[in-house]
Amino acid sequence: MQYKKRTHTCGELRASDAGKNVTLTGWVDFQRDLGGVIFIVVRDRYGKTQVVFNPKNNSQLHQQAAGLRSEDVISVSGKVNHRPDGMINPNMPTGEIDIAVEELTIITKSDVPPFAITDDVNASEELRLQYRYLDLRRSPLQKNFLIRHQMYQITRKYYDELNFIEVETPILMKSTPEGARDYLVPSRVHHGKFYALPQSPQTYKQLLMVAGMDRYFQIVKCFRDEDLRADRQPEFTQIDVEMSFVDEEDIYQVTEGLMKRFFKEIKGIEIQTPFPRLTYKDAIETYGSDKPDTRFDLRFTQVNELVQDSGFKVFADVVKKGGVVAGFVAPQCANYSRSQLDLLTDLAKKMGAGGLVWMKVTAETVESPIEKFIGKEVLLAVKNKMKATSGDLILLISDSWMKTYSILGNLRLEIAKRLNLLDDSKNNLLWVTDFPMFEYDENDKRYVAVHHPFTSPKIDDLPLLDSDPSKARARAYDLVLNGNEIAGGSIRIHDRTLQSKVFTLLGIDEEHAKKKFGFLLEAFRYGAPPHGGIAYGFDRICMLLTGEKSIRDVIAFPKTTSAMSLMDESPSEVDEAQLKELHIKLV
RNA sequence: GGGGUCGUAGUUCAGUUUGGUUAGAACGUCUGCCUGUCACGCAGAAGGUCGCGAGUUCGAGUCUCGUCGGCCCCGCCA
Repeated sequence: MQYKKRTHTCGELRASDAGKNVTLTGWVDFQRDLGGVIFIVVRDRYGKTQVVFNPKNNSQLHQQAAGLRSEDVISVSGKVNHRPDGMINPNMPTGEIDIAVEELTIITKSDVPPFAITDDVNASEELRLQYRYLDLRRSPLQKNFLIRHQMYQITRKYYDELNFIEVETPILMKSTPEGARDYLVPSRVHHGKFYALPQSPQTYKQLLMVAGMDRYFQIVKCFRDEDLRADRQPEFTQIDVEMSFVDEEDIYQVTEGLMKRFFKEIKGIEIQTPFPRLTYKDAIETYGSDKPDTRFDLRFTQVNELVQDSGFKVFADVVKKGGVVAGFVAPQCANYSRSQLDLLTDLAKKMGAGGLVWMKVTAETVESPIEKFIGKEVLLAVKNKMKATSGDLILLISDSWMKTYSILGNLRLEIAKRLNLLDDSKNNLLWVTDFPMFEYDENDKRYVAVHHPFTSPKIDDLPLLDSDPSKARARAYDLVLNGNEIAGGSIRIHDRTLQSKVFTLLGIDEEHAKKKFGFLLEAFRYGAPPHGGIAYGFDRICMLLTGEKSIRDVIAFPKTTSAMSLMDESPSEVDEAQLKELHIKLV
């Protein structure tokens, strides 16, 4: 197919180009056939330009143009004209001109597309995913990918300037215990053996530090075979970073620098550094989350002392058992109806709460269904401690420390949504620090690492590893933006003995540790520098910078919530012969 | 694994509460008319496995059960 190559893109011609002979290539965006004159809007990645076919000039050409339909690919040549007076379209950047076509090549015809390629999308996400290449033609998605591209460039430039080197690590690696479910890849050469796709390049980047690379980064795909969410895909992209001879402050500083650039170069916003910091304990006790959304307050207050000796047995028992009675004030929600309160109670119960206690604060008094048990005095004391005023609604939960605060955390977000407190113009970044080393897994009856098994404990807490591991804090940190975890990392263990000890605490015996992580322990015999790092959730940051609600909108070919690709229909069955070669039998 | 919600024309939806004539609308598509439109306009036409499968019923888009798929959430995500 012979066609004229473009001299300009569809977004660049202006009034000053009038008189030029140009060629544009692109897709037919829209056709307006007035019987005589025909207007076609041609679209490419850069914009849209209107071209005109007039039967007076060339009737054969005009007839050809009458057959053009949406999404046909064409090449048009002609002269750039100033539009006549009153015909300028102020809504189009190229609206002052159009092109009087002298030559048209229909390069490819298009079938009628299953949905219209328009900015304000009309089709369901299901259909858009099935025809993702058409969805990606839409300008809002193209803009997202332009921002994603900028993020890649900013990241590489930034770390390069700071003397980091980009190193690729294997995609086929050893399956390791701990953490997320692995995606497995069978080995053809070695019967019955499997590679795993990396959940993260964690061990490799630590080995690169042992190798003396000193400062490493990589923009890298990671894979986790877990259930999906709006902000979670089974394959996703991280900016992976590791540095030698550093402590937490070095990591914070380097990370804050990159975030500053993202915001400045992509959104034109100066963000303040250093970012605020909150310990894990404070984050949970104040906001009920280890990734608190600090764009609004609705902070929690603990009222154990006020209710422990009151007549309300539920509260008294919880305090006696070492639990927590706490709550927060929903401002001006005292007018909530019974059914609205029931909905909140249901939400709390779904999270595992025994119930939800509410108190309505009026000018004269405090109303609550538990008044008959707890007494008016205690109600007033709670009201005063929580600084509630007339018209407010107090919500209280009583349970174990973790349960109380996490349920309150969810209620807090629900109330914030109802009160419209989520201000998208705010960009609240903060560090959450001092995570615990371990949490107890009730199913497996053992400790599991909160971050990962290579995370260093705080030096002050080393004795706790022997006495009470559950109280030991880790040198781990997360970066949070408006309630989203966008990065996380830690200072690692570089001492073989300490690493072995942590493995033991995690219930990984010496033999098992040697089998699974022997290569890392072995490496630590030959001079491991102190090191630490961080990994950013690239897709999540991109989602937040583009203002999207799902990372699917910043991933070119995403999976559905059941981990399927609707376009190419993966996963799919494979030939018997392929299975045979891999020595795999389906059961 | 669990909870919620949705699935009807190419597309977006109405109709399902209370089973009953030929399942509607808008956009799109097709045909004709129309020489400066830009959501062009006007006239007309075609277009349906009501996701799929059982069941109840004289009769099911509508009721019941199962199943598949989309989205949101809990669990899970070192």
